[in-house]
Amino acid sequence: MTVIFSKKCELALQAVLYLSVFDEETYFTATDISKRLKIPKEFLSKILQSLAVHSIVVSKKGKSGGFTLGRPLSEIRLIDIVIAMDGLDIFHKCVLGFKGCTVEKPCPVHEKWGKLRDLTYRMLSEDTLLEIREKSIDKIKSIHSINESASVFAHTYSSRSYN
Amino acid sequence: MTVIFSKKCELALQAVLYLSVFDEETYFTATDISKRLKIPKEFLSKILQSLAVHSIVVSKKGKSGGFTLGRPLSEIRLIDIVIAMDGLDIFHKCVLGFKGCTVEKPCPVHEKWGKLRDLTYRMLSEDTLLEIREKSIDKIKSIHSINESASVFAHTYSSRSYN
DNA sequence: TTAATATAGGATTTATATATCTGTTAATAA
DNA sequence: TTATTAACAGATATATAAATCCTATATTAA
Repeated sequence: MTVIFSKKCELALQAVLYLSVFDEETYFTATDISKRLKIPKEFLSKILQSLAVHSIVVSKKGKSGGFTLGRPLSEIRLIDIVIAMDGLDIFHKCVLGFKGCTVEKPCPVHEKWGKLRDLTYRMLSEDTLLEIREKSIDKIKSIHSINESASVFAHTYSSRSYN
Repeated sequence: MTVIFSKKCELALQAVLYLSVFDEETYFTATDISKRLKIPKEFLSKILQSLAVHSIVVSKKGKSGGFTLGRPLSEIRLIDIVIAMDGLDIFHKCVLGFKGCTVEKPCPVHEKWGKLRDLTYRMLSEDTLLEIREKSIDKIKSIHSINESASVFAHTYSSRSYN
């Protein structure tokens, strides 16, 4: 096993990127999103609940309810989702698993790995959902065109502006 | 959960780094190593067996048996251990978990992450155990001085040259 | 040759993450 | 006001990794 983010985190990122493609204030149900992204609905529900706790998304119960982003695109970064789902462990723990890995007692790759870790953190922090939106649109489109007919996709999009 | 390498891989790296500190051809039992590194013996045994399959270590059964490195320090790199234990998945799978993440259908962080991934691979590949040996010695020393008395440590080292 | 030792290999147990199920609560369209 | 919808919350089930256990086999010191 070699994981970087947990499954929860991956799916959270996917769901948030999905929402970022559409208008703010447009609510999508967990069922909706799970179908689009082809991921288990029940599991996604839990994940969206966690994201709601961190106010990365907001939820609305009942008819015409669902989830939408909790803040403007320009105020959400990938690192926010990662921290919400997996915490900051990945940026603190020794990559070799040594217990007392510090500046005083560094592991053999301490310094090099530190730089890499900083780069990772920066990469997840520097852009907001707004800056990567074009890429997100392309990706969500491509998933659609793989999973379902292009017409269904077109319909969905025509009912929700995305530019 | 946020893992980069599996526990197996972490412990494998630790064990190999441990062996790299001592003379070639010096055999350490799994029990020995597990005590030094404070890691479960049975688990470590399995790990060492896997490493033996990949000839990163060689084993000797019976009295005065144990494990030692299977090649000169200058011919073992951290990436060898990582590949042996966890494979190359980490360098291939989409970090966001998207199924069809390719150059044609890239995820929103495809390019940036690719660079990071390459850097990681390079970092694990560029040095051999020989080049990082001084650092390994320091680290193993520090574990020792934490876990056991300095005298025990001194004894162990005096009976095995490490320079 | 024998007793002691240490790896080898399979089976089993434990822990954790992932996934599902069930009933409840809140919201809203009709 | 009511039926319907969808999130919410807790319990349960499944999958996988991590850790342990047990027996067999090989090696060697005595």
